[in-house]
Amino acid sequence: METVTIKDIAKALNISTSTVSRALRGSYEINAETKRLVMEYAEKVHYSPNPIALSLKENKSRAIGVIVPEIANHFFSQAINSIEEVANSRGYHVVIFQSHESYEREVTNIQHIIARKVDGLLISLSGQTSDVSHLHEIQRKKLPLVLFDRISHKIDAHKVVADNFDGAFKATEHLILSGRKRIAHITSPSLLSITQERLAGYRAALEKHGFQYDESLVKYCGFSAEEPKRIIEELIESQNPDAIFTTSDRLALDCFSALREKNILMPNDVAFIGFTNLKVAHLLEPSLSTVVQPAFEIGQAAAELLLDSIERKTTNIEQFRTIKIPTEMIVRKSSES
Amino acid sequence: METVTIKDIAKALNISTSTVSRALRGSYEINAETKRLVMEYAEKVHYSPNPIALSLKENKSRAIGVIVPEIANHFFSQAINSIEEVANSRGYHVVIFQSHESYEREVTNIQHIIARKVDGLLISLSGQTSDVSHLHEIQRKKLPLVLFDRISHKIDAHKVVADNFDGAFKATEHLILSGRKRIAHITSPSLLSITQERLAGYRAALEKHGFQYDESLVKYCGFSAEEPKRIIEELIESQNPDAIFTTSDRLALDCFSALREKNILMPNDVAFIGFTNLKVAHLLEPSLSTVVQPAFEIGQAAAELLLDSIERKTTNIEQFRTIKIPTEMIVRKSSES
DNA sequence: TTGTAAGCGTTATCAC
DNA sequence: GTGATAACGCTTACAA
Repeated sequence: METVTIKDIAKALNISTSTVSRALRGSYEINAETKRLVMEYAEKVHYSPNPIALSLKENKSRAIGVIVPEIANHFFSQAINSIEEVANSRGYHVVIFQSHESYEREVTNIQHIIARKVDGLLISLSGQTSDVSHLHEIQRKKLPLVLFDRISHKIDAHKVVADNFDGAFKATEHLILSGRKRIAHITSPSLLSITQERLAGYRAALEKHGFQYDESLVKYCGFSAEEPKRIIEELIESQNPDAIFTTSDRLALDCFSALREKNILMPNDVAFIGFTNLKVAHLLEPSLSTVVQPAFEIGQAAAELLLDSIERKTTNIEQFRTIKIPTEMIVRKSSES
Repeated sequence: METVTIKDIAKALNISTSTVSRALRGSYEINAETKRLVMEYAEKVHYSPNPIALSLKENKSRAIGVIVPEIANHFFSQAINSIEEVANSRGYHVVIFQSHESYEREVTNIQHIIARKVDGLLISLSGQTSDVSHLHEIQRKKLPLVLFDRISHKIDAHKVVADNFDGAFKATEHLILSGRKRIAHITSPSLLSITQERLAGYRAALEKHGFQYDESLVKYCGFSAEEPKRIIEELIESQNPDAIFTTSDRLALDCFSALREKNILMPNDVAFIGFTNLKVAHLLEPSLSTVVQPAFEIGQAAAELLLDSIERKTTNIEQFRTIKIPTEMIVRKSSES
C-alpha cells in the first residue's frame, strides 16, 4: 500500500512540511502562489491525508461502533443501513460487531470497541444481557453511548426505541375488534425490554376490553432453530387460540409453518398479526396484518443522537434523551374475517 | 474518553516507556520482576494499547473494508455475517460501506476506503458497475482486494463466487424434467456477472434437452420497487410461461405476488424455482424449489482469502485465485407436479 | 536489563 | 509567509 505523505510533497517542492500542511488546509497566512503549487502537486500525486495520523493527533477516530445481536436479521440490517447512511454523510465510518445473542460475546465486543477507540457506540442488547456493567464501563470512560431497540432500564443513557407498547396495544385491540377471544402472544425472551413493553401493551388492550389476562396464552421463545417450533406447536395444541400476536418475522414464520402442518386455516381459524419487517409479510400470508418495526427510523435517530452527542463539546452536563418512534399498523382486508 | 498510556505506567513505576513496552509485549530481554510489576499495574489501571498509534507505526489498521450493494439484503447480510466472524477471529475489524447499486457511490466508497487505510477490501459490485478502473486503482496501490459474488472479468484479482452456472443448470433441468415446456427466466441486470453465468446455465440446460432458447422468455430487472413488478406482469401476460426460474428473493416474491393477483396457481399452472436465501422460501410457497445461495460460505471464503493475502508478506508474485462455491438445490415434493 | 532517541503522518506553536 | 520543533502513543535500534 504505497502512499504519498505531506513529507513527499514538501521534498518535491523544496518547502517545509508545515507550509504544505498550511497550504492544504487553506490557512490564510500563506502565499497564494505557494498554495496553488502545493494544491496542484497534491492533486497530481493523489495525496490524501492519513486519517490514522490525524486520529492519533486529535485523539478521535471518526468511526462509530455498532453492536447488534445479528446482522443477518432484517430488522438489524435495516437499522444498520440507516446508521451507515447517517454516519457516512457526517464523515464517520461504521464498525460492526455481532453479539450473536450472547452476553459473553457482547462483553468481548465492548472490550474490542473500547480498545479500538471508536468515537461512540450504538448498541442493541443481546437476548441474554441482564447485567449492564459493561455499559457502565463505557460511560465511565466517557464514551458516547446510545442504546437502540433493545435497551435496559438499569442504565441511564440515550435511548431510541419503537413505541412497542402502543404497537402491541393496537395489534391486540385489532384482533379483539375482529371478534377473537383467545389471543395468544408469542414473543421474544422475557429479559428483553421489547418483550416487556409489548407484553404490557397486549395486557392493556385485553384489560381495556374486559378480557382476563391468561398467562398460558403467552409464550417466550429463544433464538434457537428448534425451540420456537416446539413451543408454538405445544401452544396451538394445548391452548387452541383463535388468534396469534407474535413479535418477529422469525416467530411469525414458525407459526405459519406450524399452522400449515396442522391444517389450521388463516384467517378463518386463526387470525394473525405480528411485529414484522419483511415486505413479504402479506405475500407470505395474505391475512397477516403487521405492526411495522420502524427499523430504518430507529437506526437513523440513534445514529444522529450519537453523532450529536459525540460532536457536542460540553458532553458533561448532558441530558439523556429517550426517543420513541411510533409504529404503523398495516391491516390486510382479508384478516377482517 | 480518558485513557491510560504507556507513559503513565512508566511515570508511575519510575521506569522508561521502552521498558514498559517490552514488559507488556513479553520481550525476553527483561527482568522478570520488572515485568511482573508492569503487568500488574497495567492490569490495575485497565491499560489497553492504543491501536491507532500502532497503526501509525506499523502502517496497517487491522481493519478490512467491505463494500456491498445493500446491507438490508439477506444475501449480503449473511455474507457480512461470516465476514465479520472470520475477521474478528483473526483480530481484524470490519468497516461497512453500501453502494446502493450506484456506480458513483461505489467509486466514492472506494475513495473513502483508500483514505481510511484499511488493510484490504472485499467488494461485491453494484448493478451499474461496468468500468472497473476504481478497482485497478486499488491494485495500483497494492491494497489487497477480493471480489465476491458479483465480480468483473475486466480485472485480474482474487474472486469468490457461487457456482451460478451449475446452479442455474440444475434449476432449469429440474423444471424440464418435471415436464415444463415454457420456462421463463427472470433475472438481475444483464451487466452483472451472476446474471450472465446463470443465463449461460439456463441456456445450457435448455440446449441439452433439445429446447430452443427463446429470448422473449428472459427478462432482466433492475432493483427499483416498480420495475420488476411491471416486467413480470408483462411477461406472464404475453408469454404464458408454465414455469419460472428466478434469481433472487426479491424477484421470487414479486413473481408470487403477480401470479396471485392473476389467480394463477402454483405448482399446477406454473412451476417455480429460484436462487433464494430466505429460509422462508418454502413456507412462502410450498412449491418453491430453491437453489440456495451459499452466502455464508462465500463471505467466509472471501474473508479468508483476503486476510491470507494481507498477511502474506510476499504479496508481489501472488497467484490470483478464483474460488467457486457449489450450490445446493432443494426440491420440494409439491413442485414435482 | 534498561534507557535514549528516532520515527510513523500530521498539525500547532513558536521563531524568524 | 515560512520553517523548525514538539507532540499524539507506541516500538525498536542503539547505547549504556
